[in-house]
Formats: sequence, structure tokens, C-alpha cells
Amino acid sequence: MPRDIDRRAARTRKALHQALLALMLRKSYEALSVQDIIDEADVGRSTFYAHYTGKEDLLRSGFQLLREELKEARSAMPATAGAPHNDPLGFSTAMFEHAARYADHYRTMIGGRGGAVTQNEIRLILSEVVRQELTSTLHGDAIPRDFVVQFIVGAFLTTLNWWFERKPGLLPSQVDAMFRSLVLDGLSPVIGDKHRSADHPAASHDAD
Amino acid sequence: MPRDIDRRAARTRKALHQALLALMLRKSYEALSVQDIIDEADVGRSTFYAHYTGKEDLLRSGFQLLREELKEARSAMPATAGAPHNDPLGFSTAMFEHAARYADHYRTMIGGRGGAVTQNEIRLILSEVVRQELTSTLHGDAIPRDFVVQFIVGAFLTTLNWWFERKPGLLPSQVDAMFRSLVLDGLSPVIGDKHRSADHPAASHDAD
DNA sequence: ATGATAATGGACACTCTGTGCGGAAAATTC
DNA sequence: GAATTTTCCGCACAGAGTGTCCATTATCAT
Repeated sequence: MPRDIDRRAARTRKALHQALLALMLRKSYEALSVQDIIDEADVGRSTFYAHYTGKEDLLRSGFQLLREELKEARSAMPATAGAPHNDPLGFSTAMFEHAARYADHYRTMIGGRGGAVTQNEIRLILSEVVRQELTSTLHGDAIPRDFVVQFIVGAFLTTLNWWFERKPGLLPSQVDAMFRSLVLDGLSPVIGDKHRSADHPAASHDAD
Repeated sequence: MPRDIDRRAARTRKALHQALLALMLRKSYEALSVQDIIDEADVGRSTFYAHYTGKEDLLRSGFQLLREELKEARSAMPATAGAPHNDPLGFSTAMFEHAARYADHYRTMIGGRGGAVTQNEIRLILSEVVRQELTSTLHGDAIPRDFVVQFIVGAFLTTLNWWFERKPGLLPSQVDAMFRSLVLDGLSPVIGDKHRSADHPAASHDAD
């Protein structure tokens, strides 16, 4: 019996994953059919169903791979950057840069026309990341932890989407700054907060 | 020529809209077929396509009706509640209560499994509302207005979703409080902000 | 009442789905 | 290198959905 997975099986799966990734640059995931995928991957119909139960299974499997790669990359990271875990948004800078690099893929997966499945999958992955960054940096019980996680992830995706759709020219660092500002300090510094001026005497916006 | 729309046409459209709404309580919009709709509405297949180009057209038309009803309701509102437009989240309280009342519909349209089309449509409507509340209460040009709008809408939907999925027992007012807290003041008050303690000397959380 | 307009059912060609084979091709094992 | 297992392929199939057409019937406006 083969101790490892059969090469052919591995090759077919890789071909299918690549086909899906390639096709998603042209069409939204939702608009994609199994037919398209096996056509692009040059794989027989029955072969496809021998490996996956449908296109959603294939997609999830792809995200699962990504998840594992991310986990490896994280565990291999030798505790960089002195500041330990004071910043619950530590992920954002790297993430925005990553998104800028793979803008095409992000667009098709996140954008308005992207589709629910992809968005949810990405949301899940991001939630894990944020949840880890958020460990024990939360005090008080007024706001549940998972709500905060969802809030951060949602804001991040919103930011990403707005960036790609409306201001693709901005630099990752600029977008990151806006994101952090909004998420960390909220709207108060930005709006005409006449009724709150007593609470925050001097909201000094020095160098940041 | 008929000055008004033919009664028959009006009736068919109403039947289709109601059928769609009713079906969306049982299945997600995505999983719905034209067949299901015309079956539920008791309308001939060709009739359906005589009115709409597909199920998405029907859905959009439904949201368009909703939009117009909202517009009427708003214009008929005689400038209630003294506080003019100091609060960019003025919509939230009423919205959360509305959502609680029609929780079933909201769930199917917003929830993770809800679907991209519905979510986008709701996002658009909310964006209009928020954009109006936000008129001229924004100073500085560090953060573009439409980005702020998207941020607010995203946070609102995130909150709604979290509420329905994880803590359906909470009261609208409680959820509203958490939402406003996060959006207005951000994370700083909630996290262990050791490096920011100098800036915000006494973040007094008094009665609100 | 009568001409215009809309709804109906059924038929049509089309695409996609998921499954089930026998035979061909490759891999693994000895 | 030969035997055997595993995978792949092509093809065919039934089922479901889509979007369009048409002749017929029902309903409307005047």
C-alpha cells in the first residue's frame, strides 16, 4: 500500500486548485461551474467527483491548505518585533501589504460581487488570526471578546474593499493608518463631537 | 392607454414579491430557483419572464420598493427628536429595534449563509441612510467621507450578525450600546492600552 | 361590446449536476 | 521487468433548472 498519497491524485488536486484560482480571476466564484473547472484543469468529470463533492468542497479544501501554510509560517516566525502583543491590530500592516501584492485575487474574493462563500472563508481565517492577537489584551466584560473579533475583522474587510473599489492608488501604509485610527479611536476624533467635548479634554493628535 | 398599471400586472408582481419574501424565510435566496418562486406564487413560467429577467431582477425590484417606502417615511417624518444631526449613528437605535422585530427576515438576508446579493442590497440602502446622517458632521480630510460611511455600515452589519448568531437573547438597547461604544470610541477603552495611557488621562465612562 | 393587453400551459433547446460503468493509463510493489 | 493495485478517463444517463416561443384563454379599459 502507498504510504504517501498517490502522485496522480496529488497532481489532479493541484491542477484543480490552480484551475479554480485561475478562473476566479476572470469570473466570480459563484458564476463558476464544475464544468469550467474541469475544463480548465483538463480533468475528467468523474475524476473531479472522485476527489471532491462539488465546487464548494474544492474551494474549502483550497482554503484549508492556505490555513495550514499560514499556521506553519506563524509557528516558524521567531517572535519578531520586540513589542510582544500590546497591539491587537498587529496583523494589519502585513495584511494590507499582502493584499496589495495579490490584489487581483483579493478583489474577486472580497469585492461586492465576490460571493458569500469566499468572504466567509476569509472571515474565518482572519478571525483566527485576530483572536490570537487579542488574547488577554482585553479587559472588562462589557463587550464580549468574539464580538470585538468580529468587529475588527469586519472593519478590516470593509477597509480592504473600500481601498480596492474607490482608492486603489493609496499606499498600504496610508490605508493601514486610516484603518487603525478608526478601529482604535473610533469616530469621535473625526466628527463634530460637540456633546462629548467635556469627556475628552484634549484629544491630542500628535505624531502617530 | 391605461393611465395606471394594469391590475393584472400589479397583482402578479405583488404575488411574486410576496412569494419571494415567504420563501426566503425557509431557504436562502441563493438556493431559491425561479421554479420555486413561480410555484409558490402560482404564476406561469412565461408570465414571470414577462415581468422580470430573472430572480435577481425580482429581488432588486423588491428592494427598490422598500427603498421608496423608506424615502416616503423619512420625508413624512416631521423633524422628530430635538437633537438635530449631531449624532452620526442616529439611525442605529431604531434600526436595531426594527431588526429585532423582523429578525427572521434579517437573518436570512444578512447571515453568513445569507448570500451576497441581499447583503449588498442592504448595504447600499444603509449606506444612503448613514450618508445623510453624516452630512457635514465630519471635519478634517484625513479620512474620506465614504470610507467612514462604509465603516459604520460594516460595523452595524457585523453587530447585527453577531447578535443574531451568538447572543439572540440580548435586548436591542444593549446591542445598540455596544455598537455605539465600539464605533464612537474604538478599541482603546476596551484593550489594555499601556502605550496610550498618557494620551487619554481619564476615560470616564459615565452615564450615556 | 370590442379591441388591447396579460396570463396560461406546454413544448423547446440548452446547460449544469451528480453517478455509474469498462477500459486505459499510470503508479507501486515485488 | 512483471504483476497488481489505484487512479484516471470518456461516455452515457437521468434529473433539474433556465430562458424563449406560441397559440389559446382570461381579463382589463373604455
